[in-house]
Amino acid sequence: MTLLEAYHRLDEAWGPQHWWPGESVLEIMVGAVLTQNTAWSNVERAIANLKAAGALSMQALLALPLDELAALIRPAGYFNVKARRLRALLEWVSAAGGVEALSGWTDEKLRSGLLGVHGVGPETADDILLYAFERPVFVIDAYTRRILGRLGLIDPTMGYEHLRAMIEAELSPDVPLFNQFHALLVAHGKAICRPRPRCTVCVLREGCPAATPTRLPPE
DNA sequence: ACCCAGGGTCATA
DNA sequence: TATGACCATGGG
Repeated sequence: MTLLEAYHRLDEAWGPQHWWPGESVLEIMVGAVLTQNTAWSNVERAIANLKAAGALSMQALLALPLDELAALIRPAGYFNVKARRLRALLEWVSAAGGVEALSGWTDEKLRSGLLGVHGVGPETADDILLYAFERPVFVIDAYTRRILGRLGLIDPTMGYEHLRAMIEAELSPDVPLFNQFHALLVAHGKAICRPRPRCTVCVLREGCPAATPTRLPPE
């Protein structure tokens, strides 16, 4: 099976996913930070708190004291860390001239700029690039590694950039496709057995790839 | 009473 | 460069 065949099967099975869950560029960026190593259901509560407090805007978020911001995003976990990361991200956006200005940046400049922000790593940057700014980058997350790795389509131990380059080279740079593919992998990613212990079928079936490491190897 | 989730940073060796 | 500790809540 090729990557493209895998995509079409998932697409036919589950149809359009309408990702990212979030209405504005700002909300997508906030969600990308809040969902770091965190279940989305917890992120939803945090975002609901921000909305209820009228804090989901550039100005409000930047004006909010760090401890108050942390209190609002508390359900998302790591709230002290994430409050600082959100602050750093919004200050960077603001210094760059806002979302409007960033929209005019090249893919490369935008990506390296995001990666320079404290608390924004490759996956968070690519979430923002693909879903907020509609740039053709393929997001590599735990689900992508686990599922495509078990299919034998990729080597899940490869570093982030190398893996992304391989997948992007195999697929055409197609924003709607990258969007829908990653959405399908994540939205239905829990519907497979866990890496450890492996499910009964994996144990019985010869050729079922061994457990996929949850922890990513460095570049 | 565990295990895990749509990561990233920092300190060690 | 490669591991490990740490961050923290909520659901299964």
